[in-house]
Amino acid sequence: MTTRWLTPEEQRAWRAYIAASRLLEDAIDRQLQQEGGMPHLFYSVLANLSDAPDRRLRMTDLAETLKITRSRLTYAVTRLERDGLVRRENCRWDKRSSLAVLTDEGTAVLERTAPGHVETVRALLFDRITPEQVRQLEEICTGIARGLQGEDDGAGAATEDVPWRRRSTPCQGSTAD
Amino acid sequence: MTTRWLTPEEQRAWRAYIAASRLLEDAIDRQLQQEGGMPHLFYSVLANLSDAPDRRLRMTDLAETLKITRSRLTYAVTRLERDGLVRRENCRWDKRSSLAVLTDEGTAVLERTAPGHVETVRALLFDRITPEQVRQLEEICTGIARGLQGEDDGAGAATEDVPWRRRSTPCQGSTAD
DNA sequence: TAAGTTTGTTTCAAAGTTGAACCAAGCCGT
DNA sequence: ACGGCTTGGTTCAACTTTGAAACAAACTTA
Repeated sequence: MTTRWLTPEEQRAWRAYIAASRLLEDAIDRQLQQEGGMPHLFYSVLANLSDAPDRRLRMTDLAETLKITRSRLTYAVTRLERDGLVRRENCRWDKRSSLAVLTDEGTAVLERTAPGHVETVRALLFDRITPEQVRQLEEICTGIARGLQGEDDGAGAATEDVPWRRRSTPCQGSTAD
Repeated sequence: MTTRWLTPEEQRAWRAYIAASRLLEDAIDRQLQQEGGMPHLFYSVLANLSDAPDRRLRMTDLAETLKITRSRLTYAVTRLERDGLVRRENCRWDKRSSLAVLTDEGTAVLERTAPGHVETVRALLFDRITPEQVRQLEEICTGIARGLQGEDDGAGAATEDVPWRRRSTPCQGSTAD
C-alpha cells in the first residue's frame, strides 16, 4: 500500500510540535539544572514521591506514572539516593519490590525548587496560551497518551487491590509533574 | 512574591502533556531505531538535508532549524558520516563553516525509512485527533515555540541575505520533521 | 512440590547529550 | 595592520539513556 503522507496542515503541526517540545524541555531542564542541580526527570521523581501516600512508591509504579523505563528510573533513584534526597526501602509484602522514599532533605530541596519550576512552566507555557487552549491541550494529549499506553496492558481487568498496590490517595499535589 | 501554583486544569494539562510527549518520542524512537537503525533526531537530520536546496546545509543553520545545540549536531553528523549517509564539505564563502551534505546512500536510506516513520506518526498522532485538533495543536505549539526562541535573537532585523545564508527554497518536503 | 512462567529490579556496555573550553576565521575600529 | 569582539565548529569529560541480560522472588500448574 502506498504511504499516506502528511497533509500540509499535519506537517506544519508536526514541525511546530517537535520544535515546541524540544525547546520547552530544554528550557525546563536548564532552569532546573541551574536552580536545583538536577534534570527535569529527577525533579519529577521527587515531586511524585512527595504526592504519594507516605511519600513512598514502588519502583515499578513510579516508572509507570512517569512513563519511563524501569532501568532509567533505577539510575535516577540511585543518583538521588547518593545525594540523600531519596532512600530505598524494601517492600514488606513483596520481597522483590523496592520502594523509593522521599527523605526530609529531599522534601526540603523540592520545596525550595518547586516555586522556580512552576514559575518557569507558567512563563513558558501557561502564560502564553488561553484557558481554552489549556483545555484543548489536555484533550489532545490525553487522547494520544491513551492510545500509546493501552496498547499492551489492555484496558482490561482492574489490578487487584492488594495493600502494596494501593493507588495513591488524594494529596495536595501542587508540584507534581 | 508568593508562587502562582498551577490550577487544577493546568496541572491536568501539564501532566497529560508530559506523558504524551514522552510516550510519543519513545515510540517514534523505537520504531526508527528498529527499522532505520537510528534515533529520531538522526532521521530528522537526513530529512532536513533532503529538503534543503542542493541537499546541503550549514551546521549552524541545521542546528537552528532542528532546535538543538551545535554540539549535539556535531555528534549526530559525525555518526551519520561514519555510516556514509552524510558527508561534510567546506563552505567556499566562509572558511569557518562546514556543510552537511546528504549522500546518495543517505537519500536511499531516507527513502526506505520515511514511509514507516510517517506511518507511525500517523498511527500514533494524526489518526487519533480530529482535523480541528490538528489546527489547535499547531496553533498552541507555534505560540510556545515563538516565545521560546525569540527570547535572545530578538525579532529584530532580518538576517542579511548573503549566498551561504540563503534560506531553503520550496521542495517536496513530505518527509521532513 | 518441582518445574516453568511471570514480575520487580538491577547491572552493564554501548550510545547519545550537555556545557564549558578551545581554536579558527571573519569583522571592526583605530 | 593590530588588537579585540563575534561567529562557526569541534572537543572532551561528565552525565544520562537505552536495551538486553541477569537475578531473585512470586505465582501456576501438573
